[in-house]
This record gives sequence, C-alpha cells and structure tokens, in this order.
Amino acid sequence: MAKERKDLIKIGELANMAGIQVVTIRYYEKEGLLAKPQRSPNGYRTYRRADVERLRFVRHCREHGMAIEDIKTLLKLREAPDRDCMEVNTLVDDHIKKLEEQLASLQALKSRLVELRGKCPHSGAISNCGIISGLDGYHCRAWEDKEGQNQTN
Amino acid sequence: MAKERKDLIKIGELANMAGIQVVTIRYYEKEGLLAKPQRSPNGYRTYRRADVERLRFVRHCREHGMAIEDIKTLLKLREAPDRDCMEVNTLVDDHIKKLEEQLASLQALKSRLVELRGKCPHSGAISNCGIISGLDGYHCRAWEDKEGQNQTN
DNA sequence: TATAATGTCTATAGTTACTATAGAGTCAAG
DNA sequence: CTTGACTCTATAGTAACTATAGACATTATA
Repeated sequence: MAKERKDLIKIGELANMAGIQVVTIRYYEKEGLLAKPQRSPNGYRTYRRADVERLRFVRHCREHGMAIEDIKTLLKLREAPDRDCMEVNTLVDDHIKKLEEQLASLQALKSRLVELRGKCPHSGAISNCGIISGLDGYHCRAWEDKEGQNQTN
Repeated sequence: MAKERKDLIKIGELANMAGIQVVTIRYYEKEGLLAKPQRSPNGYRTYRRADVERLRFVRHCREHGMAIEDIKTLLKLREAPDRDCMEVNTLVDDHIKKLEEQLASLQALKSRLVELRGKCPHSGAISNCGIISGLDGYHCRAWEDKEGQNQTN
C-alpha cells in the first residue's frame, strides 16, 4: 500500500493552512459547516486538500461578517455549480443591506455621542456634566400622567 | 395607614414607563445594574420614582450601544455628583473610539462585498459566478509549500 | 361567585460564534 | 524515559438578552 502522496493532514496543519484555530475547526464541524472527517487509527481527524479550500472559503465569508447559517447556504450552492447563481446574489444583496443598516445606526449613534461629548469639554463636577444629564431620562412624563390618573380615580 | 400617594409601582408599570421589557428589568437586577427592590407581601417587586429615572438612564446608555459594565460605572459616577467628571469624559471618548473602529471595519467590509457583488451582475450558472470564486481560497499556496517541503524531506 | 385572562414569581435553556478549561491519550525528540 | 507538543472529549463561559415551563396572585368578565 504505497501512499503516492501525502494527501492527509491533521487538524493542526489544516488550521495553519486555512488560518483558523484548531478549536474553531472542531466547532465548525459540530455546527455542520464541515463534514465529519475520517479518523486515523489513533482517533485523530484527517483532512484532505478539498477541506483546506472549503475552510478558506468559510474564513473569507466570516471575514465578510456573514453568519454561519448563510455560509452553509453558500457552501451548498458552491457545490451545485450548475444551478443559477441568483440565489447567491440575493444572499449577498441581503447581507449588504444588513451592513448598510448597521452602518447607518452606528453612524447615528456616534453623532449623538459626539454631540453629547461636546456638552462637557471642561473638567468639572459631575453634577454639571452635560453628558450625564444628556443620558438622563429627560423629564418623567409617564409618571406625571400616572399620578394625574390617580387623582381622577 | 393612609397612603399619602401612590408611590409604589409594580414591575410591569416600571417596564412601561421606562420602555424596557419586564424580563429585561429582572435581568438588569440580576446583573447588579439595578438594586434589589423591596417586595410587597405577595412577593412582587415594588419600585419608586427614582427607579424609573435610573432605568431610563440605563436605556439611553444601551441605545447608545454602551456595555452594561460601562453603564454600571456611569451609574456610580452619576451618584457621586461632587466628583470630577473627567472619568465620564474618558469613558465616553473610549466608546466613541470603539464606534469609530466598528464603523471603519464595517465600511471596509461593505466595500469589499459590493465589489464582489459587481462580479456577478448577471443571472447565470454558479460555476461562472464571480462572487463564489471571489470568496474562494484564491490559490492554495500553503498547500503547495507543504508539498514542496515533503519533497525535500 | 366562578372562571378566565392577565400579571407576577423562579429557574433554566437557548441565542451567536466562539474561547477557555479540565483531564486524558498520542507521538516525536533528546 | 521523560518532556513537550499535539490531539481527543466534554463542559462552561462570553454579552445581552429572549424564550420556556410551571406555579401563584390579581383583576375583569359572565
């Protein structure tokens, strides 16, 4: 039984090649992102070239902030080269939309916080700090309403 | 024992007034963000006006994306009105910096993804899809290196 | 007054994508 | 032959909640 090539690698080598931690690979396996690999007689996982590529694909997707479930879908699509790629486009478009929403809300957040920060450029007592009062519950309308109701009852 | 006013509210009312869910209030209590409230004879939590304000403060902070630990700090500072507000400023500055980093990386992500998306404007077979190949592990240098090493060993 | 709907309680598990820890077996080198 | 690096499994922790189950309490309706 001559091995024609060194076709099998262990998890550590795979991790190095794909730029992913060993524990993360095991985690991906558990999550069904990677098929259960063969085991050598000692119980160690053994991987092949295709696994490196698959894992790199996963890593690139994660680096683009995609969710594991989305990556699962993409992997399935990747393995069906004859199908129409519209589904891929849709998934990516959705993801871009999500990113845009995140960006918008973060941007709004930041503006508001910078504005708030501008209310306390000095160094004084907290009681005068515009940031703390800016974060306060402005005025307690609901409570007033509540008491108003009580008086009518 | 005449109640001079309705000063005590139950958790549901507090939730309404502060715009926070009941379960979240209990969660905040467990996390030490809110003090353990008094209980009425039936075991229900009872709150007072100051709790509404405190909880609104918390909500505003969360809406600004602050971590619960940071909010704890701010709450402590808020209750020490005589201290210098420099610590508040620093905390907010740090948070703004975090937001800026997040924004930058999300922006980069989006650009890359939009570019990728541009590689498949059509509707064709997945095998020709520029998105999938763009997400692929380009070229498997590490594996080649590995095999090179093998040959030298 | 009976009952049904709502509100409250506790405790526990699930979410996302990992990371950390413990305890044990395997393997290569010195 | 022992040290160190690598592998294995299983479990718990992270952040900030959300969901679920099962049990009382209160309130509204019939």
